Amino acid sequence: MDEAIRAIAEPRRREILRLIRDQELPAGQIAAHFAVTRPAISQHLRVLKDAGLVAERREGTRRLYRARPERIAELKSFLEDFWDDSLTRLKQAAELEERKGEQRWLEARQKPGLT
Amino acid sequence: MDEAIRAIAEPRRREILRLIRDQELPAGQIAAHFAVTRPAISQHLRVLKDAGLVAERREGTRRLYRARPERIAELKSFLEDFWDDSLTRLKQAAELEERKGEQRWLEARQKPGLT
DNA sequence: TGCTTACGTTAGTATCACCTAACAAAACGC
DNA sequence: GCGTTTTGTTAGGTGATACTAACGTAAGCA
Repeated sequence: MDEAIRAIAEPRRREILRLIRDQELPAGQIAAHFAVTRPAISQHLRVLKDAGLVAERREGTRRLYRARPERIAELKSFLEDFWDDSLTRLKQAAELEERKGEQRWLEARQKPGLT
Repeated sequence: MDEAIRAIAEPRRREILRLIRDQELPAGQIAAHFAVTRPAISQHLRVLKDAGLVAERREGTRRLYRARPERIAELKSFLEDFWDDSLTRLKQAAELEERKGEQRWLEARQKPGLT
């Protein structure tokens, strides 16, 4: 899962993903859309494949790539859980923090063996 | 926006974000939760701050950090648009690809000046 | 003023990511 | 089989990133 997040952090890989999201394309065609060499695209495709975000289908000498929506949905859920959890907890903790406030770090400061 | 995605790609930064999502914490307290030095955390906090994902509040000698839910919501929307658009287009293009299929890359191959 | 605390910043290093150039492998047509 | 096409892989370079160690800075207190 961590691999998937790092994969989409790269802008070029997001473009590749967008390019093959609605159509299968061979590696050469994908590379033709960018100003980089084919080996570079090949590496990006490998990263995306290892992350499970794209599927590879061999046909003759060429290999066709397409995005994997189900795996993308998993990543989406993961991030949504992260955000949603964050937002609900933030709302819940809003007044709690009002009351506790400075108490928290003061308590922490009194622990001697932290630094 | 790109900065925000790269920011959450780092596991340590996601942990920091999770740590200060429901409570304000001073830098030292944040650093105490990890096995790295304070300067390292300081750099991570700067990355998160530059990405707009956390807010800094100075109070005396210490600086309190907290996550910024509205900015996080923006990032969430951005990613959701990316995914949703991807999924709907995938569904729409499913049979279209059945018909077109190989035609696409064959057409492309006939263009001479691509490589 | 002098000391301490909390924190950031700089200098320097090691590792990783992205890229190009050159080589190797698998499938098709002759 | 031989050559071409399409692609992956390896080797190597360059820049970014994550870290530690040392130094500098601002606020509070005696």
